[in-house]
Amino acid sequence: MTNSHPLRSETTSFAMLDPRIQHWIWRSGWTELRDAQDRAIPVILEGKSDLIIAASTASGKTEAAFFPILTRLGRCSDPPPLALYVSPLKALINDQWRRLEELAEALEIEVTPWHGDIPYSRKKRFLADPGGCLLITPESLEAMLCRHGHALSRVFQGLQYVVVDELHAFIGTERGMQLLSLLHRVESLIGRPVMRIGLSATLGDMTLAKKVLRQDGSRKVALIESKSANQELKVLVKGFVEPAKLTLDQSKTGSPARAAVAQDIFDVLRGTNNLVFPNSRDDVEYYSDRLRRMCEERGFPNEFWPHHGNLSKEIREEAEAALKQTERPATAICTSTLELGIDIGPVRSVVQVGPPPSVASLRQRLGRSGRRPGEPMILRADCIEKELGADSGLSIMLREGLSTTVAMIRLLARGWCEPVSKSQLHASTLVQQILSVLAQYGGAHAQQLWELLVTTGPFSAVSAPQFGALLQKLRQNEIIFQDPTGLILLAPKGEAMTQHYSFYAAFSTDDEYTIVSGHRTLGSVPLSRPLYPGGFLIFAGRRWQVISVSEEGRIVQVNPAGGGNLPGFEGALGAALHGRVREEMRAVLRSSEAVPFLDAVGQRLLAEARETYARYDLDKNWLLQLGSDVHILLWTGDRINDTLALALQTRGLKAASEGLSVAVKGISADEARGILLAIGREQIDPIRIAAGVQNKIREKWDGLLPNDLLDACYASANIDVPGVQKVLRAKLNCGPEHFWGENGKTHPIGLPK
DNA sequence: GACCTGCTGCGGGATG
Repeated sequence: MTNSHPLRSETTSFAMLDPRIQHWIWRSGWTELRDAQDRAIPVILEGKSDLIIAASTASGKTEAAFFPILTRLGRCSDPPPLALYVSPLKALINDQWRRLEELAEALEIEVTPWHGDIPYSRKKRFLADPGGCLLITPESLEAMLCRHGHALSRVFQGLQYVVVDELHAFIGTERGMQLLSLLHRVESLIGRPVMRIGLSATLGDMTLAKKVLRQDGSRKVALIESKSANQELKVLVKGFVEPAKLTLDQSKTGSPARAAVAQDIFDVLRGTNNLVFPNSRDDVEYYSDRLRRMCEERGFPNEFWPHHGNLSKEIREEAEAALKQTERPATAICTSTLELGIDIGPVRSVVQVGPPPSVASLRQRLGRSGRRPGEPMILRADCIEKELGADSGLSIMLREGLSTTVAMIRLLARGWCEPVSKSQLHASTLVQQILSVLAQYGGAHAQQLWELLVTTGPFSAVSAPQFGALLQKLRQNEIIFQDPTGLILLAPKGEAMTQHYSFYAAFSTDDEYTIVSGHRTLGSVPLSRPLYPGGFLIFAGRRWQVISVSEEGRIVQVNPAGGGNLPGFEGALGAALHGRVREEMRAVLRSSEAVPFLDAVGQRLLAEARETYARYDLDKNWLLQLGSDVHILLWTGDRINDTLALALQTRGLKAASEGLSVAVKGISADEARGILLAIGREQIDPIRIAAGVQNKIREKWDGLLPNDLLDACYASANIDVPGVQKVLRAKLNCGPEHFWGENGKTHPIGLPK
């Protein structure tokens, strides 16, 4: 583009924008609108449908939404027009505020940030004189509805647009359900639907994704998916072998294989900017401490910075600043905190240590590298596998971690990722919404609650008897009561709940100790972690000695020291794996084709896994007798495996889902076959299976649910009886099995140097 | 089950 003709204004949507925005774009030196921006402008200006804009982080999605939104707001006057922008992160609101302010000012449109760190005076000003762009979190919107209910029909009167940023981060979660309910309640207040615009990372199946923006599907959803540039992908997977048995000291302070991974990271990444994703905060601490010491021992300035959710804002910002500055190379060792949209500047490569949690997450992580034109995306994956021994289990023999990693990379290269999961009851969040609506309106009839939240709202999976039982239970617990006219009101207990600030978040969090060194807050660790004066701790990538522990104030004072144990964040490894990934693992194992992106050790490990697969003839055998146990290999996802394990448990068997297989103790393969035949044929009630599960309380208000509803809720989220039966029937009745073919286009993968 | 995220309004004191 030349200066005399900076934009194809006659042929693009550019001409539809407010002249002041055109001027701003021109002054910013943009040579043309991006594809997604160009396509979004007419759809948003017309405003006839909802819209999802799917593209990778920082690809101009926000501008695609706000150029036309501000154009439209600039044209309206009475009532004062308003656009609502909802973000999952306060940090993103602050970013967007900075980016939007100058542009909005040119159009004399007010931009108001509203979250927990914004002073109340600013919020009061907005309530008195609403309009412009309101940037808010779901929690703050909840608080607004709860506390300013009487004023809100006036505040939202001029609402023209709702933008949901990072839509993918809300899907299938309590927060997502809460947000859908809040948006529905706002529309109900003003008595008309408002165009919703979702900004998202690319999602597996976009047709399913359309339902996540407005659950009842009452409006059309337009979809703008930015064409992924044919970018080169370079992949190298390395294998590392761990001795079969570790000494006590090694298992505490770091195994030889982990030390070798750290050495490899040091050798390969030093001198460039990168992101390293181990799968836990403990591993982040291990690697960042070790890598920083390696720098010190060699007399180099440190280039490795830890970043995870338990580190204080200050320490996280240090890591972000180190990545953004250009004087010195920096690598962050991080959890999914750096998967989100925080700006961290260009990154050369992404390192995955251990299998990724999902293909979707791997894609998000990888999208952080190769952002400069002409640069490839570079993925390195390090897999630690145990040396084979006489007592190695199936998972070790089939090299589960390595196979999962290879399978996920192959699916990623083919453009697949996990689809949106099926709808759940979300009864815990329904409790919150009932109480919040009562606070908002000062009371409501059961029928009104039912219509607002269930029949026209997002909780449509809840039945009338379930809803009635829930209201009864809340009444028994003296959270609500009914006056003689039938009006439901908040009882003092419910009043207190909704008045306290802790009510507004839909998700729950554990209590924690704050870790302080001098006057500096380093972060927090769970209360369950045993800490005592004199003990040692590795935290924020450094070593500390505990000076004092205040149980009451929940504060731990530490001083820098030489020793250190890992902080011990709780939790087992792994999220629910999708069935498609297991099918791909099987395809990798049954094939003899070389996997070009494996190093020599990785090749050897894969060869061992394939040898095991062939030796047990796993193409045909799916019931393996190993000692006195039977392993059931369905090559399905975790939901189906978990459901099968529970179904076996309800028959009094000792069964457990172990990832790859479902293990049943003290049984023969023939006996197992008979029982599985019965499970495949019989009528099985998922709620009865859920009733046998202990510790079902997971979400914030699960404790207030009637037992039946809690069971149904658990079943809706975790149990897939038809899935189990379909697989079992195929295994037991039919002949040859169906394997996934190598359909679809394979993205060519190169190797990094 | 990994990981992550969020939160009100008053009242007192200083300042213009």
